[in-house]
Amino acid sequence: MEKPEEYFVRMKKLEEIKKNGVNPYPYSFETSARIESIKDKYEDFENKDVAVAGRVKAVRDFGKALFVDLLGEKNWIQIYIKKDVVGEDKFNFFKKYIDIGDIIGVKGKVMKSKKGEITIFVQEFSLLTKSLLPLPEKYHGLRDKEKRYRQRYLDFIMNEKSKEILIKRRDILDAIREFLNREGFIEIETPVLQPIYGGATARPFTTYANALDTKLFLRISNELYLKRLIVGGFEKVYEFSKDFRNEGIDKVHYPEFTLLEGYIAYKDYFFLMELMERLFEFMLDKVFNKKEIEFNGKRISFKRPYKKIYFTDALKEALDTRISKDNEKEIREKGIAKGIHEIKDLPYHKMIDKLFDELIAKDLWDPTFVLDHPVEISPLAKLHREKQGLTERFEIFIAGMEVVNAFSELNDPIDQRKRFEEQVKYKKAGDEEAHVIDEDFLTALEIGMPPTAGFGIGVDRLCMLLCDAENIRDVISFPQLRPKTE
RNA sequence: GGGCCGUUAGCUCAGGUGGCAGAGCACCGGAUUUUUAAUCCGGGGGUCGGAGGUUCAAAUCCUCCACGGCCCA
Repeated sequence: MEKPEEYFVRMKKLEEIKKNGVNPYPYSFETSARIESIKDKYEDFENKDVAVAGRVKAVRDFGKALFVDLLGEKNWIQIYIKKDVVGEDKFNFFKKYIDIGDIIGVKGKVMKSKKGEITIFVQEFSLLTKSLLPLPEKYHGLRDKEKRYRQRYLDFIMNEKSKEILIKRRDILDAIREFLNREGFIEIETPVLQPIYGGATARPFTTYANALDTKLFLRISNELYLKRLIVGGFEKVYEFSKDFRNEGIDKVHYPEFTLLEGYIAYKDYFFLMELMERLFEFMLDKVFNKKEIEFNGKRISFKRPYKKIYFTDALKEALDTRISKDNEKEIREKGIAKGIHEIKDLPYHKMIDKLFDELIAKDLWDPTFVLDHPVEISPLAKLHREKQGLTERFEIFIAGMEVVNAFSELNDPIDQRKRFEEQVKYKKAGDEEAHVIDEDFLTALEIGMPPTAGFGIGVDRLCMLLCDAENIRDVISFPQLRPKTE
């Protein structure tokens, strides 16, 4: 990229700073307080000397005095530099060489200005890092979405909310960990690179391991590994799994995302429904101290118990026809009549999934359990103990987004093999997302997996909801965009 | 994949029907010792996303391409 005019102005300043014997990139600076603490607890700091560091955000020049806004991690503070306090040489150095964007350290007394602004009255300051490029404009900031994602560091400097979201994401993850750890779960990391991908329906990314001379896949899910842990005798395990699915990007999909999965031996999906409600309650209380949040200008209530609806019943009602594979033709006709044209060429299992999404899931706002999905779309879930053709599975939808997917885990190795074989048929029929057979996983089930309940939580989507972020990229630190050729 | 919209100074944006490329902030020079989008005076800064076409003349009209946004499938 071509350098702006200001870059050369600042380069010249940099040379002169060095000539003056000042290192524009020193090694450290001893701070005694954080900018946000001084702002939050002014009483504790009033009239006390502090040393703080931060980035120069704005300068108001009064000739023999300067007001400077200094940006810390979560907040900024005003500093006041007077010529007769810091001395003529230092004062002139600041005026001549310090630019907006530079990082400086200051020492001085915390007071309030005449206008009541919390201010550090500077005794001395030093340059900590010279910035060579201009920052975006102070009032409007950086608005261009493309630029915000391409140069996320600028976004973080200019837009407080962008930084806040990542901090909140940490808080959310911390709360979830605390809850699960208290419940007796063990966090275990499983392979990201897998010889056979599985545990979800998706197209994988592929790579190659030179040392093993083997083609490997980036995981689309960690499910089958966590279940191997249960086979191995662990009773409560979870993992925050970075999963990779080679598919499209939109507001709620991103190819690299985080799914929390957890498995509990000797439990079924009834236990999980209650666990999920308790988990959300704990997290909301811990992070926000409330039971409701605002998303997209509308309230979401997490009041327990959540509403329950049944997958096939809801779909049957919406389409006014029986939901069963032998009624495929009529389902398709009624779906198309409802305006869902894209199901025209979809196989049965994809069709009912799509129909449910479009006709029902879209409008689920407050957390809602969707229960007992057809076996065709649930290849890893245990058959329902009472309802034929269905599984013991639930999803939780919030604000139209699927946030949780959970089930009583299929542990019958013979049934599991049958389900895999069905998937292979889908694959042969052209479904690139269908499962492949994982023989080692089947062997594990043959050794024996206890009755187990398992859940997955879409962490990115959860963060979107709780941070009121409208695009999944806002909860990801460095989202990819297509490379730009210049 | 389809439709619509956008891309102009470092940033945020103006530039009806084609006729010398603009503003605010930022930057440079000057004034200013309690301002907070500080203020006042003066100045520099552009391959108008890229390529081609129409025209005496294109930021503006046409075609293609790139990147992005929104909606739909």
